Amino acid sequence: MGGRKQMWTPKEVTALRAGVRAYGIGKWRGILSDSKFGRALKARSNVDLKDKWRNISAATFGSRKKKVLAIVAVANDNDGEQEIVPASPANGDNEGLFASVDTFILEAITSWNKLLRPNKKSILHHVEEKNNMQPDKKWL
Amino acid sequence: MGGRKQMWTPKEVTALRAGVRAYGIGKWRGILSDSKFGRALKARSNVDLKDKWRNISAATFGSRKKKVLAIVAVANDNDGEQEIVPASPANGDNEGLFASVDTFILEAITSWNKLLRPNKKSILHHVEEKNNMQPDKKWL
DNA sequence: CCGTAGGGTTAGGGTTAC
DNA sequence: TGTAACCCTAACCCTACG
Repeated sequence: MGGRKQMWTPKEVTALRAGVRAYGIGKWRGILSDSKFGRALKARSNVDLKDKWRNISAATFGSRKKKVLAIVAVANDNDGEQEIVPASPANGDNEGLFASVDTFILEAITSWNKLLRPNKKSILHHVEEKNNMQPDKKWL
Repeated sequence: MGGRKQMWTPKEVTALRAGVRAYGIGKWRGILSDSKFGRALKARSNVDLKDKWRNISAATFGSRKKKVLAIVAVANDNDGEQEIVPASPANGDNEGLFASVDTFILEAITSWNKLLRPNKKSILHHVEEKNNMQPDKKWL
């Protein structure tokens, strides 16, 4: 009764992004089930989260340029809700700490690798990508 | 890895249906083990067969839309060797070619973009994004 | 351990409302 | 017209059970 389209509030978007950082992309139900994020997303379904994330990605990545900036924005993202305890296994990374531009970018890339489907086969794949990234750091 | 969702090709569906006629519904492992059908279903597990059959059934008897069309399809069902649709989008990217650091990073970024959404429109999308990345070099 | 059944979840194309 | 929000459903995952 409040209109057919329920526009996302900044608070909801913040919760979603924080959830993605904690659980990774594609873990919509997990994010929703975590009261830390689900509280602010009571009115949303897992599919809603997926759709919203797609819209966000389209808005950031789809637009011309500022691609890397967008990546960094998501990786960094201190929208207000800080400290997200990574629910994912074995990452002692100190996210949000960037000593310089290159590590900044590196972190952005690797963090995205982590966000990308932290599943079975993908893990191996991403680890291997990470290793490929290392030399890159030196180059920079 | 290819896309996350490996769409069933007409050839595979044909093999599955033929297998069901030969072994019956629920004999997924048996169908797979029979080279007569399993050959075309190398990329599929018994669970995949089960799921696909469920989808076919749903599409045939459950869907609002193409219900009638599907019924007609089953009635006719001339499973002969029809046209074969290319199984994968087949990207002609020249991966592994890095001229310099920035293009390396660029490739890394675009590569996970492909992992994220390695589908139809996305291919074009990514190519175009690659081009868009160029200006970012300066930023870097 | 292996296979199947069935409920649940996600990914992506498509559609609608603004 | 462009796009954020929403729908549809094939493909895939998880778990109980025999």
